[in-house]
Amino acid sequence: MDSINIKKLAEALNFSTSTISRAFRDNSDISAATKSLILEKAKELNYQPNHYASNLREQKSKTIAVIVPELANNYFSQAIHGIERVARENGYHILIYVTDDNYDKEVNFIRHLHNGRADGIIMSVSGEANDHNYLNKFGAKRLPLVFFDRIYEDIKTPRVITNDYNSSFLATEHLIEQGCKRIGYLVVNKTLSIGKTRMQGYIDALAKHNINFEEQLIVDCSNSYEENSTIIKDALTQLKPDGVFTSVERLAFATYYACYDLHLSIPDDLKVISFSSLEIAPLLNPSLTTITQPAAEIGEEAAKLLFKILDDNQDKNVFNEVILQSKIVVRNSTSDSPEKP
Amino acid sequence: MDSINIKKLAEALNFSTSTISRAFRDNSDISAATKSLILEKAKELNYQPNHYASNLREQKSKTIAVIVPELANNYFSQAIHGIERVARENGYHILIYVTDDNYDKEVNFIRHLHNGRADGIIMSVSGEANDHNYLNKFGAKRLPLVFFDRIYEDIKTPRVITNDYNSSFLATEHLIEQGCKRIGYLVVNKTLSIGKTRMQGYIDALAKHNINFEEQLIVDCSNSYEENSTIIKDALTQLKPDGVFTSVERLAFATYYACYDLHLSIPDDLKVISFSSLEIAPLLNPSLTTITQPAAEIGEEAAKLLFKILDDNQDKNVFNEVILQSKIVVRNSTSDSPEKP
DNA sequence: TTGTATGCGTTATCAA
DNA sequence: TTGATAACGCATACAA
Repeated sequence: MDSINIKKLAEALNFSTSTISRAFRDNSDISAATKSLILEKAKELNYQPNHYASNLREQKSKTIAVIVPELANNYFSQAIHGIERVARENGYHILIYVTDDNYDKEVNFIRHLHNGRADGIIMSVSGEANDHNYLNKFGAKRLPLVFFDRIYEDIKTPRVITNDYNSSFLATEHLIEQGCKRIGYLVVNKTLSIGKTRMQGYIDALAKHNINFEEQLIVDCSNSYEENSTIIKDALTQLKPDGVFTSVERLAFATYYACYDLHLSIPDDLKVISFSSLEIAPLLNPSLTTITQPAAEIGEEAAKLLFKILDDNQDKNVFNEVILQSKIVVRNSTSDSPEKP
Repeated sequence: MDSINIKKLAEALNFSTSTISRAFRDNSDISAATKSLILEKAKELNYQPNHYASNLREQKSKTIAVIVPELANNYFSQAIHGIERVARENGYHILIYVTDDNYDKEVNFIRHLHNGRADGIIMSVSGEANDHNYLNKFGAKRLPLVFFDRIYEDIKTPRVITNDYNSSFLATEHLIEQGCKRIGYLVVNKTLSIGKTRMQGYIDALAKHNINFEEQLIVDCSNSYEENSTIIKDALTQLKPDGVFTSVERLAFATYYACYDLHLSIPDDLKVISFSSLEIAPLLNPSLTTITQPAAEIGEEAAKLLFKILDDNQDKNVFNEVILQSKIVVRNSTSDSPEKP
């Protein structure tokens, strides 16, 4: 090993390793002169305190793990960006894990992370979860955990969510106001937190406007592109809705493709509104009416929440819930008189 | 600390710590009986070998760092996904760093990573880079590094790229075949690897077809949305091109917005082709003709390349270049008779 | 097959 | 202000 370490740097400067170490931490007493001397030499030799040794010694990693269901989704990449920004400001690094909506992977990631690799976890849960009690099994030893967006309601841990119920209610109402009578709700897992909450908003909005709720208009989709294509085309053909409200971005895209195939016109034959953080929603054909979540901000808030726990150990069990507001942006996919862009 | 460690597990089972350690490593001799006994108890007590202690001891981190210019870009999120997949298969974790196209951040990240935190780096470089000789300063101690897509040509390290020159040539030729006479090239940094290579393809295609090359039709854009909006609108108004070839996805979107504002019709007034990994390019208005890079595959190849270096230390200095093929997908933004979707 | 002892690179405690 | 030393949790060489 020709690599540099604290001992070699100490020898090179005729100091003890403790003095070197002190030069790198802000609190310890050290004369300004020796400190700058050491830092200079360190830069010259490209020395940096070994991260693993420091962490072993200090029992923390300055690293947070981020677990998301998918990456090819504007919402999550924006959220991660927000997390990354706050983490970096706090001198933390982020590890990324993608579950592909696979429950087993999620469990494995979490279990694995309990080896000291990360000081805390920020997670949006996978859509497959049935038994997520595994999180409780860690007991007092569980790593600080913050949920965002897709949460397990029964796990008591800080979370950042948006006003999903309300947004869904308004989204459904918007379709009704645009004249829709048969509104479909497209969802990936209607038992999962967001799928469920959003469905309730949909149901209640129908009720308020005296529209009969038909169970079959709740269309349960999958995570497979091909399956969804079939499911949605069947639904459109057989149920003949005049509007759909999709709980995730991907299903709106699938609906667009289905309409192209079936030669249905959006918005004339079918109006579409969707949760989506797509920045180019205005460029779609037709431009997509969205419920836009403040994704980057959600990430930032989640990170801040985690750092709050990490900072003051005492209120480790404080239950915090941050609710941010989404906003509905009406565009041509729900508007009868589309101003041609 | 009530947390579990190897010693406590050893005591609980009346074994020595070395025996425990052996149970977790595949090579060492240990009887099957004790091994399963230990693993069982470990699971019960939720014990996992401390990552930092192991890594300090073994002098490696089983972690690779991924540095990208941006995250809100389909290309990079797909590439990261590819990297993550290969990394996970190899038992590695990935750290994500976003430079926001800021050169200083890039340098800091790289420097910082030389503290043992990662075993290797996969990077797509920032667009601002002028002096990137800093990478050579690390000398023999430099971490294994693999470039993908946006590279520094003078840094001799393995890289995964696509046939950018050829694709650009064909893209330009495609516009010419569609009848374009004045073709603009929109680029963020024409001196950077990809911006430069892609420009050359453009220039040579013009030459082949005896079209005069006008310097002013090379439009240098920025990373700011607002600035680009102005730049592009000015270019369209003053230069009156009938086709544009954009070197990155973002500039195609900006062009769409500009055309909407200026009431220019794509493709009638202006044809647009762009490098893009956008999966919903068919849904745009009009659907966007793209040069699509195999982003996920690029990520996978980059990771494989890195693992090849990591595995056999001997040929650390092998220079590997993997070239993957992009493909041009013609859609309505360059096609005169758009079949209405 | 299992146990003992040592060191990985760092930092905190204590003494000088 | 600086130096000597022990300890963080684990993995290996060596001994048994």
